[in-house]
Amino acid sequence: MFPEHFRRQESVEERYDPATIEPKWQQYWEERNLFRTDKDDSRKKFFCLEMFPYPSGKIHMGHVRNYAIGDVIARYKRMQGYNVLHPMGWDSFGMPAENAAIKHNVHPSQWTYENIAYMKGQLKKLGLSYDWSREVATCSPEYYKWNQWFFIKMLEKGLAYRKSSYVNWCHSCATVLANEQVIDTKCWRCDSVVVQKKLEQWFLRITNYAEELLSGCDTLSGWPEKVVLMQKNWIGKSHGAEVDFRVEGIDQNIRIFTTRPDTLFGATFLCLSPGHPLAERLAADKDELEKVRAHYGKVDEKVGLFTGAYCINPMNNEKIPVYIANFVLMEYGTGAIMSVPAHDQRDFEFAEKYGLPIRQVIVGAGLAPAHQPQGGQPQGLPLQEAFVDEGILVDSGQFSGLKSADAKQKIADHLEEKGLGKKVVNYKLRDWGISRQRYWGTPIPVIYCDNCGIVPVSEKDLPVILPEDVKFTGTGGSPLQESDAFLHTACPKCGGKARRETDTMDTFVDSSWYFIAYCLKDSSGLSVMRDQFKEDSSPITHHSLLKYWMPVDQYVGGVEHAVLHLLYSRFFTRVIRDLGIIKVSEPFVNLLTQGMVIKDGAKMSKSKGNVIDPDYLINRYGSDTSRLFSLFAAPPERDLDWSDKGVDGAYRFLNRVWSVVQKHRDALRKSAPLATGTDDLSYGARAVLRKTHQTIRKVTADIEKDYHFNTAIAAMMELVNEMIGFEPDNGKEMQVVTFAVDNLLLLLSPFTPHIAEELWAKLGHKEIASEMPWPVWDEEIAKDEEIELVIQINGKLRGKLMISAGLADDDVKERALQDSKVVEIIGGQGIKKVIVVKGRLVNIVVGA
RNA sequence: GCCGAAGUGGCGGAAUUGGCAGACGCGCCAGAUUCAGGUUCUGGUGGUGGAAACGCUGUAGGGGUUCGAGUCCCCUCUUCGGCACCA
Repeated sequence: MFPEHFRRQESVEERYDPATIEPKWQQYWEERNLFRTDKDDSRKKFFCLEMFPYPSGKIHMGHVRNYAIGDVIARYKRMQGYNVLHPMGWDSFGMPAENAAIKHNVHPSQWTYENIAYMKGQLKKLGLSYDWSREVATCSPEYYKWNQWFFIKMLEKGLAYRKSSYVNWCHSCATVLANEQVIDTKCWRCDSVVVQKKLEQWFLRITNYAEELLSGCDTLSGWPEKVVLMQKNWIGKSHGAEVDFRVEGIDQNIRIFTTRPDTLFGATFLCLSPGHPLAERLAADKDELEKVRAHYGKVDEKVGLFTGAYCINPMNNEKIPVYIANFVLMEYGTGAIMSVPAHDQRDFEFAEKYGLPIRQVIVGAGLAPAHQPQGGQPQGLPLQEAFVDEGILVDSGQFSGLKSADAKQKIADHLEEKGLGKKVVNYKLRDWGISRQRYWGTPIPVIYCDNCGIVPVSEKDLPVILPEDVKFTGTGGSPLQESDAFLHTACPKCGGKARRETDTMDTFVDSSWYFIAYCLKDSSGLSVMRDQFKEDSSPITHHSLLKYWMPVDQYVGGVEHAVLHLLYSRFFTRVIRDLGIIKVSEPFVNLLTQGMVIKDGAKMSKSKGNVIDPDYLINRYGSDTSRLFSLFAAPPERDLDWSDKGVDGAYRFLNRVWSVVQKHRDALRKSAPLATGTDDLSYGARAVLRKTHQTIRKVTADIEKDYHFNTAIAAMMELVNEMIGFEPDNGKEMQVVTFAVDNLLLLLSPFTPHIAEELWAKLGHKEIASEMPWPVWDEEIAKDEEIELVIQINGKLRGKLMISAGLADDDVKERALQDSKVVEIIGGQGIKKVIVVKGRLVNIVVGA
């Protein structure tokens, strides 16, 4: 029951005024805690999640679209009877807060929480059905404590480690970036060029899960294929062999990785990465080595240097030179390659530049053996480029004549037998570097002690809280280094003087498990976790909650996270599983990646000046219109072209809904429910009734099938058009209108909940539209009485005929052939064949 | 370069998956309401020929399969995404 004052003012001629009705219903839902959710084993759960925003200041249209999509799903599932978990929170650590601190001298915390307060207000104005009691902010100590806890657990399990290596450094952000955060040699955030810098850093061993993350891709049937493919490509599994080449003169092997052991006989030199441990030792000319290093990681010319050393090809005992080459990556494989210029384009270019021999050992499968090269020198014309395809081996000793695929196996077997190499699997995926030299992030909970080395902070001392006494100058170095109170501490082991780690964590750590935090969050915070992770905790706790809510049934967000966030979350979910906290391996069963919001052919951005401000839109049209247009203009996975006129159209539609209900309001309020039996209804009334059932069916199907809200809304528009054209003139026909209006409002309520709720209440319903069950249709009533039969002659449209829907095929054929126009066109031509497509068309094939 | 997706009216987009191409909306045109503009309402609206009935043509381009193709197959072109010296 809603209070009486909600349906006063009825006497005045009422216009659709979103500015009054929207806040009213938002307040009403909130007061009633309508969207609060608790675990309920008697009901089926549905976890509907949208990617949480970074609190940058205001929401943008991308958020409106993302959250409108998620809200329709959540409201629809709720009406279907699911126990829906629909939470929202804040990805609230990150650089913009720190930049604001430097620029405006406001503390990142203050800046962030002010933004959160404002943006939360904006989201509430959109009428999104969130359970705000589960809200989390990743910058709160209660949240980031668990980042630290997970880190310590990973440290214990050897999944977190520290190493010195070349890392991606962004000057502008003054911090390190993970490989996933370097887009086209530039910083994902600020677009400045990333350079390589040698630093000690913390890494998470995501590569331990490489195989599982890859094989898990095959279970992601609810994800867009392209996203799964991007994940697979990023993990980048390849099969090959590692082979040891003995270096002459020193007691040391060089181990190389190749996916083409079938080309081993064509190796004419060997290349080391400039970062290879032996590079320094073997390089005769150190200045030259530096020059090669300067070209490392750049996709420009091939630059190399002969070390003076030679090594032995284990297959044919040939002595080949050892080079150092800029294009050989230290991070992939072993940091050393055998170079087969005849069959690898990069090696080919390098060989041409430095005058190294090119020896063909694979020929196309079409070539006859007689034409195959003999005696180590290719016959015929020299290669213009590398022959990179597989083929038949030549000049390869006992392996000549084999196909590449067979030779790969046999040569690898041979190497294993002789102890010269082994088959291996390699991944492009590298460990996740999480150290950031910034303030506004989770402090990495370790302590450096001169006696004890690296010591993790004890669990009881968590969280390690960010100090307040920090100055934001923006002049390099981690700001945490400047806080004496933070930096200096006692070693947890020996109690001696020690200092804290001053780097903070990559903010992608925060978002890698926030969906789990939502499941556990309650009015006392993340206390379920706190209790559980204490020693001798009670057995209730997180297990039952996580078992109930996880995994996420529907995840909605931008495709820009196809690799970054989604891969990290899949990794974290597995780590958390292996800690015994959850059972599932995949966090997100279904993923919907919505397209961007485009205006004038470009993504909305301040620099392009094509931004639409959601505040303006809500003030002018209301949130129902804003939501409706976002959902109507394009299917969710596609880019949405913004159109001011299109918004007018959405607003107009809601006004038409409003006026058609107003027009019949008094009669509707008095009308009895629709009695069964429709035989005595007029043609027009039957049409409205049928259209209503068809619309319920269509809207339901479009939501179920890929969430195609645009066509669902189009169907509701059709229904409204039909209703506007119908004038009931007796009580029974009024019942039909009542039925149509009631169902229309229920169908609308996930999309435009405020107007649906308001009109629903105006019609005198005692319940809340948002809590009503989703409408059902009657397949019998939804059936067309008659259909327009299309008559084709030789596949061309030649006429149309209204026939009753149940007509048998033979009768349909008869009717078509009797049609006067058809008779005329056919004339004297013989009928070869007649095809009848049930309920659709007749195609008469004629001709000589 | 490699991998992937997509090309449909003036525009955003539909098309039960091989069966009327253009639903729905925007825009535009005409009419009604209005002092007028806006709003609202009614009708029309792919191109082309025709006064009209109606005809021809049309889903990036070319070929093919089929009674029938926007949809399936082959080739070409264009656009957009992802990866990019991954050995």
